[in-house]
Amino acid sequence: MKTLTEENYLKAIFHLIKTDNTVTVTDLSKFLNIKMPSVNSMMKKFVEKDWVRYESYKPLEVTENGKKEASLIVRKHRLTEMFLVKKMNIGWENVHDIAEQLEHIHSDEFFDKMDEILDFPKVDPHGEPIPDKDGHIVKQDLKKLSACKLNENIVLMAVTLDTEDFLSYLNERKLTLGTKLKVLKIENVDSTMTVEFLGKSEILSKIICDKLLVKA
Amino acid sequence: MKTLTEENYLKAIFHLIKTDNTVTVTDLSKFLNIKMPSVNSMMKKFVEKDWVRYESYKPLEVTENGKKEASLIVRKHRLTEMFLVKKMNIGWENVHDIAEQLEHIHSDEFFDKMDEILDFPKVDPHGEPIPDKDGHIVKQDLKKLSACKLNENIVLMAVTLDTEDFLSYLNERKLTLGTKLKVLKIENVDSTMTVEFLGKSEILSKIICDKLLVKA
DNA sequence: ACTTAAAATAAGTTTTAACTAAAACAAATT
DNA sequence: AATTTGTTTTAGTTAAAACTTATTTTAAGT
Repeated sequence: MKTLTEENYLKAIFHLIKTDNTVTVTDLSKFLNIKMPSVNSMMKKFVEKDWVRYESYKPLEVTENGKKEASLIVRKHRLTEMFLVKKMNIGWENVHDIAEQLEHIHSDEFFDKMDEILDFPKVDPHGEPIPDKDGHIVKQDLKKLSACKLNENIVLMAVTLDTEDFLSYLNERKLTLGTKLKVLKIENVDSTMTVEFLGKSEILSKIICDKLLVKA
Repeated sequence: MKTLTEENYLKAIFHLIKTDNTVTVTDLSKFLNIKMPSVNSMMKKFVEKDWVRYESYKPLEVTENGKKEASLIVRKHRLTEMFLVKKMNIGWENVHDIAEQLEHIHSDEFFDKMDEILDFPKVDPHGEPIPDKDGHIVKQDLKKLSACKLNENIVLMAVTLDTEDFLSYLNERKLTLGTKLKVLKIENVDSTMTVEFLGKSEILSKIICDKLLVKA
């Protein structure tokens, strides 16, 4: 049985893992706000569990097993967020903190029922993909709004930040997933964009545009 | 913020508190399967939090504050059980273990929504009363089936055991809350009862009859 | 090649919440 | 009154998971 602490490390690994399946102790330390020596000793435990392989002074190599375990935590988190939004009428700006706790519940039946009641959703309320029961993820082909060209017509498909501040900012502008957008103007100096949607135009900073994922 | 451990102690206090608002360290120890010295030191912490008052070698006196905190944990547990049964179609024999975990979630919104979606239930799936937001409980006037007389007509209102074994036993006999019963026979030697319900008669041992609460 | 900065590790400490063993106390029985 | 029994407390230990400080290793810059 995984401890709460271990599950939080696994989740961090999910978010920080690179294409070559490695993570550094430094990244984990920053992400989790835990000092490096603490992370280092926890990783020794992870070696025993076959979640990572590791040689001194080299980056951690995440095993298939480790990747799967990490994905399953994220699966629980994202399923929960969807359930909270769709079935309990909790605003998408408030679900993160609750899901952060519920993801640690140990009960297959609980999450299987969620999945069923939601009719097996593929993405969470922020558009992020929900890993399947084997830990596999279907990646969507999305790009950042900040990478779009002038006059491009696109649809908002996901957001990559789930703080209350950010999501409330989007709420105020009625900028929900599925909204159709057009890039009207791109400022050279700071990459600020003027974007048209729902019959109005809004100015969005680079910081914001980096967090919005769109498709054609 | 209460730790998970503290919450489990509070819940135990709820279940063991006597009419004079006292609990003994021994009872807590047995109930929680934690050795007495551990309970003893935790209770010193509880004094600081104003959940119990205590003089050496005397029973613990639970404060009003402590009683309220304990009730609120039980409120979360029972609300959750009701939600799992009514809104997630999980059998009443399986909800206990899940609720045991969910009761530790820290989020008013989460439990307020549950309450609302369930239309503010007064009892849980086992017929046990759900404390209100101030920690108050409306006691029902129920008696044990084992205390009933011959030929008495009664209705099953609650069960006081929530193990999977026991509830599956009731499931097999279609003995749900609200079922009308009649006492057909009481065995002198072991108090076993023959009871009629749903057009059939069943023999129930004293052990079972002690766990079934009924009203006229 | 040498120096330095950054990353990783080692060693030892702290806190929480459990434990065991032993001592102190209270109540009941002889 | 003395003894036994059971309860409660004290003292000291352990394990998990964090910490700080100090050291080692690697990589980068001169």
